Amino acid sequence: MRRPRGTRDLFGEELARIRHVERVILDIFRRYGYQEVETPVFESLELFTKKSGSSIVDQIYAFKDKSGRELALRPELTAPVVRLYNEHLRSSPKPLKLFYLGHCFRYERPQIGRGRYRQFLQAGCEIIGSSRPEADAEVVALTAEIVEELGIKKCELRLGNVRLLREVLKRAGVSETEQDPIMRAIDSRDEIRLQAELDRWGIEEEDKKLLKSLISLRGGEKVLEDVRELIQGLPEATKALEKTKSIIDRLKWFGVHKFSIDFGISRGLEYYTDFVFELYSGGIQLGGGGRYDNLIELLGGEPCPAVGVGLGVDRIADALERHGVETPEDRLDCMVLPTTDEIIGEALRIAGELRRAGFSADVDLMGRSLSKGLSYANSRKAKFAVVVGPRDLKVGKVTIRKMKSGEQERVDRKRLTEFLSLG
RNA sequence: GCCAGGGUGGUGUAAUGGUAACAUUCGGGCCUGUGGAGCCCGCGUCCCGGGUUCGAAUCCCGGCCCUGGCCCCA
Repeated sequence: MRRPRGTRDLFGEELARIRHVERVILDIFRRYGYQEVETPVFESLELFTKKSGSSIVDQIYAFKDKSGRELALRPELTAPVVRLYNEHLRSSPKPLKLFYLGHCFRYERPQIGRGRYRQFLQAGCEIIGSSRPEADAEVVALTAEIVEELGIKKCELRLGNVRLLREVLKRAGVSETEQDPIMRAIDSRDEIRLQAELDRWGIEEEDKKLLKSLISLRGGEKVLEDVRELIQGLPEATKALEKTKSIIDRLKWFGVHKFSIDFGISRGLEYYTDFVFELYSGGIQLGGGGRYDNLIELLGGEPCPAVGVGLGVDRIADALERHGVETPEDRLDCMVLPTTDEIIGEALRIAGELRRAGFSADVDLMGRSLSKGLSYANSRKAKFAVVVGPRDLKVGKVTIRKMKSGEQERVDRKRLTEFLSLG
């Protein structure tokens, strides 16, 4: 028996790294005042098709249950959280700030080297009810704080706004849904593919040029001035640009100064309406988010603005490894080693005392000789070995050996935990 | 899902039609209260299913899985 394609077994350092990333992310969400929510791993298939269209069904683990209900393993968590909001929290004081951590599933070709798995762990947060730029800025600031606290240096934050491109396409006579293939072509950064899409919809030369200029303008804040001139004739796009500017102002007040602006970000088929952003490291996307002011209504709620971010925990952990960032390791405090079989009872009692005192302690369960036992303690990376034998016990003592240095000391059996507490 | 290249003990590799090998890990011994070494012993392997052949880990076909690219995305 083997595990299914695109899944993985986690253990050792890799799992420790993932747990570390989880702890940092969840801690930052709490520090920013978010509250945790949890939704089921499977939902109605409809929840996801409503958001992204039926074409994504072949990228979803979809199935019928025994009574014929169309269900799906969640491919992402924004839609489920919005559903939860609509079902239980619609009358909570706004803004409602929620965070989540959970596994998601996508039926795609796995590419481990790029951190793409069929089961992956996603963490994220949503601010529901605020349309103000502070809210957009907050989710970006918190994302930046996460990578900073984790110690990932080579990270890139890209900010954009899909409204600009969509307004240009609207003027060119392309309807909202027809815009999706073009937006995806833009997202792919493939000029030939984009050209083909633009030709297919018969876009005027002037608009084509405008689109291509918007996409090619990337970089620092001065891009905003260039863009302003390009979109002069489009009042809605100009409004979106002004809003993007005020988000950036607030982002700087949050203390984030390292970012680039890129109006070519389109975030695939997601239902983003305005501001969007992405987090990259070494060409791999670690996370992304943006504003989705229509989704809550689309899923059956009262119209309500919202903004959020999703983060790929596995990918962030992989990035941590690539950057050689050390993560704290969980070491065993004590290995208790009886010198003879007759003394096992006492060894077990000592281990119990250590555990009740809060230390991690293990007793050799293989009947090893002391020599092998110490070797085992070493391979288990124990900080201390506690040698328990009749010679010491006769005078009420045990021997504590510091594994790293080999120093040892005979201490009062009764004062063992006290001794270890002092390091 | 599509295209290309791969799959040998837990891990890393060798043998390329004729008895599956080496290193490491793991367990034991040398070693009856002091480790990481050494020597010795032991456990453990040809992805699965068909076909060709006297004989297949090896050649052929199909599947599964892995790696890279496409699509798509966290």
